[in-house]
Amino acid sequence: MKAPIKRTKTDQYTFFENVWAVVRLVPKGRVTTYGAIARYLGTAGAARMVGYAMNAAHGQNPPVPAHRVLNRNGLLTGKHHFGSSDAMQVLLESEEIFVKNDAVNQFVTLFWDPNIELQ
DNA sequence: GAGGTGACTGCGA
DNA sequence: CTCGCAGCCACCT
Repeated sequence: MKAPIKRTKTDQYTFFENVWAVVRLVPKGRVTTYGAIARYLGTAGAARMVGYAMNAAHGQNPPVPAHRVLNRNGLLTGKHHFGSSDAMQVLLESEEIFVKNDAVNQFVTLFWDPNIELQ
């Protein structure tokens, strides 16, 4: 099923909320990337905005599993935005996603692309 | 209404 | 291989 796509803030949902909706669809134990989310929302070049949305994802209800969102190399680029610099890794490892040197093991295998999975 | 910002990405040097 | 640069676009001030 597709996430509720609304492009502008004149609609009910903002771009941020769409990002959060997609992130919540990421299955436990899987990860995705900023670029994949941006493409899925129809704004392929807006990967930075996805990260920007994550910045605003704190304190959202329901919670946004932002730790499942990595950059295209599977690196935990946003970990410093969590409470502590290792909070993100701890969350991932609690889902059996193991991290080494800020990179997710078997990233390619665990990668969950909404463009493919939500077709 | 204009300008600044960014948890990114791809390409060229 | 590593490093830098420019494009990207919704949000906020």
